[in-house]
Amino acid sequence: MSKEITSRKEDYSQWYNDLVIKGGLADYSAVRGCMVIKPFGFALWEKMRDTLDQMFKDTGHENAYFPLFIPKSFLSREAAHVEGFAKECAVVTHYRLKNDPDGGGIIVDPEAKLEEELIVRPTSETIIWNTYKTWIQSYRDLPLLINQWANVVRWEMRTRLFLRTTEFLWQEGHTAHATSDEAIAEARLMLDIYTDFVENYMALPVIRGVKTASERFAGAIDTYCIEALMQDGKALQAGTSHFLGQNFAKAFDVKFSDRQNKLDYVWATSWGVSTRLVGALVMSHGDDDGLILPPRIAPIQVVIIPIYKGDERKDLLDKKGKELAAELKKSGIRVKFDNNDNNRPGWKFAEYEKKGVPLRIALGLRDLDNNTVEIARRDTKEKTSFPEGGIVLRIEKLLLEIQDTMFRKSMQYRDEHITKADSWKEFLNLLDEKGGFILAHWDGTAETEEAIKEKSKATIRCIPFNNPSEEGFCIYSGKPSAERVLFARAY
RNA sequence: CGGGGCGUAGCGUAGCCCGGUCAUCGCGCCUGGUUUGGGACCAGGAGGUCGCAAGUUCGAAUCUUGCCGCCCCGACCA
Repeated sequence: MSKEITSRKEDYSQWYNDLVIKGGLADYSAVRGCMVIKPFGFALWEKMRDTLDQMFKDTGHENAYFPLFIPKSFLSREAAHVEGFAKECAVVTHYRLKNDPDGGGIIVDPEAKLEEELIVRPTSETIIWNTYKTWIQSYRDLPLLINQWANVVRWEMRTRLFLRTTEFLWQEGHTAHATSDEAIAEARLMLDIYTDFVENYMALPVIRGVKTASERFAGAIDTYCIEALMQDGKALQAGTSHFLGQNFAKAFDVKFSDRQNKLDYVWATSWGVSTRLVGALVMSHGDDDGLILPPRIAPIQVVIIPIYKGDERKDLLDKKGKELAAELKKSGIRVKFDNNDNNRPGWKFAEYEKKGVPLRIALGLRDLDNNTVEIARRDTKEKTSFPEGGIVLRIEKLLLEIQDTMFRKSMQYRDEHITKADSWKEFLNLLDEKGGFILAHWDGTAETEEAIKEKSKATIRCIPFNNPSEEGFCIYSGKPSAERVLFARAY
């Protein structure tokens, strides 16, 4: 059945690629490092986008759109920021092509060189703060709560479908506040929203915390994050939220008058999640037969497949199927009735399993006789026959149950893969043999963090919120430490 | 940019070592029919600059050189 999909055990990376490609989420494109998101994959992203968008709006944010291009000079206004992004920027230098006078097709017109080069945005802080300068004068203009849905480009050395592509889709929120506390509260609020979304919609438990200085966003005072665990024991950053202090306000001279008519720089946050979430979803829930999508964001929650013999009562089956689909749809369930005659039922079963559709209803002649339907769960592979009456309630209940089961399963896996390590040797053994998150003491220095990364490939994913104090000694340097931090090898 | 693998029909592949009816097979696709409770079967059919370019040769998918592209692992990163 899974003949097309490489098993996780055999080759985890290939398994991931197989799920993305063969599950119909995306394709490789003619452009290196860039992918085509196919309709099914985009439907999934749209589900995520629409859900998050509503959450942003419910907390007072508005959408806007800023330019794709950023004048080169803007990027260097904030020192840490340019330092962080300069290495991966695509640059527009010319604005015109012309026919090659030597007959070699079309060439860049050397006459059409831009006076100032434009950067294709790797993120939009600079262009946005340059704009905010003109939008903000008084405390009455604050807080300014803006989000944009956009594409960004980061020229990565090595790309992976959804997880890291040269161009990707995301949302970036950029807010301005009158006080530091308010900005921090905003950054924390957005992390709460991400947590809510990833855990309750994507069924993926996350660990929340703050990044160390070296893992911080370029230009931030603090970076908060949610970290998820994939099935191969590697961590994946699922979302980040930054408290930017007054760094960008100072760089772009954004001041406001407070109630006392005192002039001060505004306080900022930014926060984002990307199409990388699709990759997280694939990697954390999928199995060797394909994708497994959580009902709350599955583009198709229920597929109905008719099974007939010859033309016997085919019309009746068709009618029943359509009625059932309509009934489910009326209750807000995303349903597809697949009566396409080109493929046989067995083929469809396998196909929708590969695509991760949470529930499948098979409707055959036996069911017509008995007034039943057969329902199969994607997550547990259970097949059960149910009486036709009350089927909508049954489906609704099952969808909730699948959502819950998927979250619990991921949670259990995650919890089983948080391990304490008290020595360097133990730390390395755990990384190689078990994987997952490792809680260990660290002396708090960037040098040690770097050395650990160098020698073990593991990074500090975060210092978890509400982290218990615990006296101990750094697993690498042996120096005293007041708390454990969360390590993992990561995507 | 380093290490490994690989480019032959839409996809997956055989052939390459030892040049010469070798362009093979499966899936998919098209037509017709039989089928349909776990990836159906039969019959017929379409589809190829063998990644690109030079070179060696009477003759190159096959040998030589150069280039291009892709995948995996690593360095950079969400």
